Amino acid sequence: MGSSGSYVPTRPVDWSEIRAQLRASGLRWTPQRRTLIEVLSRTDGHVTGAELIERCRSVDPTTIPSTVYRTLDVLEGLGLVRHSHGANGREEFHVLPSGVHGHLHCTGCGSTWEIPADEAAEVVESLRASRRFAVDVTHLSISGQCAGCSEKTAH
Amino acid sequence: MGSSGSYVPTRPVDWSEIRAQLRASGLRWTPQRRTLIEVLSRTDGHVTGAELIERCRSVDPTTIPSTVYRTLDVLEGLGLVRHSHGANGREEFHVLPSGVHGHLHCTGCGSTWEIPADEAAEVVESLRASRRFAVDVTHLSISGQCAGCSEKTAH
DNA sequence: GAAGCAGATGCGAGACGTTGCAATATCAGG
DNA sequence: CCTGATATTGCAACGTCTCGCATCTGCTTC
Ligand SMILES: [Mn+2]
Ligand SMILES: [Mn+2]
Ligand SMILES: [Zn+2]
Ligand SMILES: [Zn+2]
Repeated sequence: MGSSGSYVPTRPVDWSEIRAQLRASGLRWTPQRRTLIEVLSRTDGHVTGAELIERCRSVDPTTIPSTVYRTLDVLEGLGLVRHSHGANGREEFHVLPSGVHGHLHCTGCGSTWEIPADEAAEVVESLRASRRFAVDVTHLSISGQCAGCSEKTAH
Repeated sequence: MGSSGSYVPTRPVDWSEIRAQLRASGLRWTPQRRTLIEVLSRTDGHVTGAELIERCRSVDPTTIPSTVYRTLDVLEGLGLVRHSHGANGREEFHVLPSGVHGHLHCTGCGSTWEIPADEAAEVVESLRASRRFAVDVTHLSISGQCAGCSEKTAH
């Protein structure tokens, strides 16, 4: 337990192209990046940075936190990973191919739900119309009370 | 500079009632709390925890961070203060009487805007209808690109 | 105004990230 | 394969919070 991310045997994503993507941007292919990418390729759902570091360490015990965070930045720049924040502000990373989505966090029970892009469209459109503001749905994280928890709260 | 919070001479809020509010909940009136409340009473807009600690220190140099954060929790429980998170996940506090509102953060230029409750209503209603989820508007923080920045991005 | 019961504080440690810098390692070229 | 340019890494220090725990203190009672 801990995070909703989990290990899966394989993944349909073509992580092997990543090296080429890096090179195309003048970036380098290093053992540390290979390690994180391998870990990500086996990860499904959302994971915290700490969890990724732990998993990288199980592949390479010499893994350094700052290198992992920096690599996550690079991969996010390439569009391969995204992050949002939990209700406590901590980062949560997710692999993109699962589809663009936002997040809903219940402060009552701690549950999390994904808001698919089409469902978030209303929010996006609302702010685009009223303020010409382009919402970053992948970073969107809304907290409040889920149906079950708000019932309890209201007596 | 640093945060959008600023000092103002006085404030219309009735902070003097706070002691009574604390007592009503079995909580205590302490010098440390008095210090923070004094600082908050002079604060307008949004402030980070670090900024509040700094301001408390200028009133009482012996101020301890953990005490400030714990007091902020207490005051938030009383509904006197709220917090949301910036795009980086760091906390931003604001004094309530300025009205319930959410926040908009432009990742391009770093600007911040408040989303008044009525404007956020559309978002709230959307999630209430589709998921019976009660959005906490005061904790709402949406990031993306403002009008000016998205123009630049789109060539 | 002394005693006692919580509630608070101070402190130290720790989790999560970020940053600056010097030392390394990747990769293109010759 | 050696070389140089520069992207990355490792490391250490720091910033923002959070927690546990022993000590202390506000507040009620008598
Ligand atoms: Mn929060
Ligand atoms: Mn972020
Ligand atoms: Zn819930
Ligand atoms: Zn902007």
